[in-house]
Amino acid sequence: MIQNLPGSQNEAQFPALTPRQREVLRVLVQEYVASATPVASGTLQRIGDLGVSSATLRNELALLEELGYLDQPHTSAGRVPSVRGYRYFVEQLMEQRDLPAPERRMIMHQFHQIRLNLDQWMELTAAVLAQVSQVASLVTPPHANRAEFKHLELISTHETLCLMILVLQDGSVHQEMLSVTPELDQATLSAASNQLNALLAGLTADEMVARPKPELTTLSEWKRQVLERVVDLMRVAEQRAVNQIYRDGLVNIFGEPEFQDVARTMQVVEMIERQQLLQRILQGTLETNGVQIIIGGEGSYDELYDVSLVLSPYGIPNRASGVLGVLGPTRMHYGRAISAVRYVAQMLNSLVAEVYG
Amino acid sequence: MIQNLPGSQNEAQFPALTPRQREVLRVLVQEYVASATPVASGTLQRIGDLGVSSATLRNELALLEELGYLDQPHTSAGRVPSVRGYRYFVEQLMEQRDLPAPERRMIMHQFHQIRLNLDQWMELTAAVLAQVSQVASLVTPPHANRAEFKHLELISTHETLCLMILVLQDGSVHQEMLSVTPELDQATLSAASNQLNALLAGLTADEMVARPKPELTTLSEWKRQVLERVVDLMRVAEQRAVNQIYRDGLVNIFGEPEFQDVARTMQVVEMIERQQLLQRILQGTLETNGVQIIIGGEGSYDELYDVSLVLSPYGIPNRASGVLGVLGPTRMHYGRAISAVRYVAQMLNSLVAEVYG
DNA sequence: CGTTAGCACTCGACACACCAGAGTGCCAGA
DNA sequence: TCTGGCACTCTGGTGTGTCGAGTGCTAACG
Repeated sequence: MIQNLPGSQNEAQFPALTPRQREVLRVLVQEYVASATPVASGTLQRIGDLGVSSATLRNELALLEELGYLDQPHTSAGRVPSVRGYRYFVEQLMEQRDLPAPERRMIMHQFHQIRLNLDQWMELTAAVLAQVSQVASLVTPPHANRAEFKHLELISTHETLCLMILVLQDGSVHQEMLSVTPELDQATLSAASNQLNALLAGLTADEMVARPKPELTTLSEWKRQVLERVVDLMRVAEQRAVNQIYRDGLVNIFGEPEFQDVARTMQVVEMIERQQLLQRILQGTLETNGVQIIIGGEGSYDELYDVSLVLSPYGIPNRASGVLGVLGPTRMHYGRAISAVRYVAQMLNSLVAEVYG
Repeated sequence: MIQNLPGSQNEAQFPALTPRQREVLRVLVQEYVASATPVASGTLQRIGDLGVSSATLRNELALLEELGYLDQPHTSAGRVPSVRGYRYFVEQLMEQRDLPAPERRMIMHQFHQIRLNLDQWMELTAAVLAQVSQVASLVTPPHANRAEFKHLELISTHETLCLMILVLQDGSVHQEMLSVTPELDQATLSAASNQLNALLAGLTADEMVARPKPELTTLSEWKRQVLERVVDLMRVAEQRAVNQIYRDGLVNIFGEPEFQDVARTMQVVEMIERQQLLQRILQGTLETNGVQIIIGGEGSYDELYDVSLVLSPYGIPNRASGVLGVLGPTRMHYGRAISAVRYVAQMLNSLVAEVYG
């Protein structure tokens, strides 16, 4: 289903192809990606520089189709790559290039111009990825899969309400209003947060509950409530590795010919709005390393039959890691997408390393 | 361009229509909204209960077209409302109903079930609006147009980096990393934030800069840097009344027949992604009161020729106010949209009043 | 004078046929 | 093993005819 790049270990799953067959497949995929129309034997002969006639190519094409690498929309049309064909292309035929230097410079430049603000990082990342890959982009903020307490702040706002701000070890900030009775002034609240900060420093939610320090068991009623909310928030933070997803460049893919059909467009919009599927996929990527490619759902995800994903985790595993990637039509420029994703992931790796040490 | 509701003061702009003409227009708009196909004189006679023949209706339709209330897609088709027709309908013909009680209860219930968490409020609001109005929804968080300092927190994260959390009077939380040299420990940072909290309480950015308290002028170098960032962040917060926009229900409108044409769909996606136009419009709504309706761009906004907006501000003007509303095709169920927007705005009004006093 | 029946006219939607062209599969021969 | 040739297939575009929905106009009517 999900394959690693490059040099996949399981080449065995593909029957051996002759060099010429490989070349035919390579040229065909490239041409189809560029032209978006089924590739005919004649076209292939013209552009492919294969030194054989179109008749020979027809034989090869028929064979490749039989092996499942190609599909034929109808009898008298050219061939298009099947999911399996794309897979083979991506794993064995594609030349992996780095992003061109000017683009690298441009990205670097943009990242060094902005403030150290997570929100802006994420937006910039999504924007850059969308621009360079020319498809739609997805980015999730860094996240630690063990939520450790760092800092709590209680700020009186109005009557019995106060704003609770919770900062975790991974730098994530969580906020929530809560109502404390009786009405307490800021000094009392500050004293309480100082007290809790001292008691909770570095703890996980489980530790707070399972073996609470003696001081925690003798807290006053309202402080106990605060503690309970802290535990809740931390649990939520732990569970949902991927909650927010930053996006950009949806227009890029809706311009492509395969999305002329509105039904497909809607499918993508719905998937992106509902998020659940996307969250599951991104969560999966978090636990791998290197660039991952999911082509046309590849059996596991019917909902994204028409689209492919190129994803990569970034950051420091378990401490502060997120996922970034792009989403485009199956007929997508994988080379460009992979280079872009890989480079931007590296970029964020070093940024995260700088910030989280 | 943008008109208030209800009982607009400028009825003069519409030439007088006979009661029957008004009724014809009313029925026609309703029918077109429901059926999405041009309405013929025969259909009108059948459903309209107007007591006249289709021939008479044809005469009336011709007249209404001449007056600019209707358009005719082609010679032998029925009539569709023009922008002007919708405007008249919305201002003078539509019966304004409250949301049905079950829906009101459902909304109320949902709002009382969630935590006091701004993010969740906004998401819920968007979801509810989309569900009830059956079109796409837009919501912006509450915002004060005078940013007053409330609380600052500096949290050491790693080496020379620290996380600055700034809370403003309107409850908004802003965060940013900053690098302070030399490396400072948490105690020093806490002392500094206490000091600044005392000095800056209740001030605006302008006040901090224009007539700084004497203590502010003698701050150490790194504290001065912190102060500078505070001022910056507050300026940004003041200027950008609408930065984040919560959305939901895009699929609702892409299902409509007018969006079978992908070009239109793309236009909407692009507008929503680029945000600038949307921000300008929502910002405008912030300065009005009551529900506002923008139909088919109405001259001012070419980009949204095919869509209408129903918007309302909510909250406490200048103190904590935002905008919510829906976006749908011009052929939209305005009655439902307006009821939904008005009710949800009321809902948020009371929530905001509860929290901000 | 407003209303209506009748009727001719217009135009889009749909079905159908037709053709050109692109592309294939297969076979026989090099 | 490759290739030229050829028959076959299928799509897409275009032209034609027909149907029906809907209009505008006119003349008649209460």
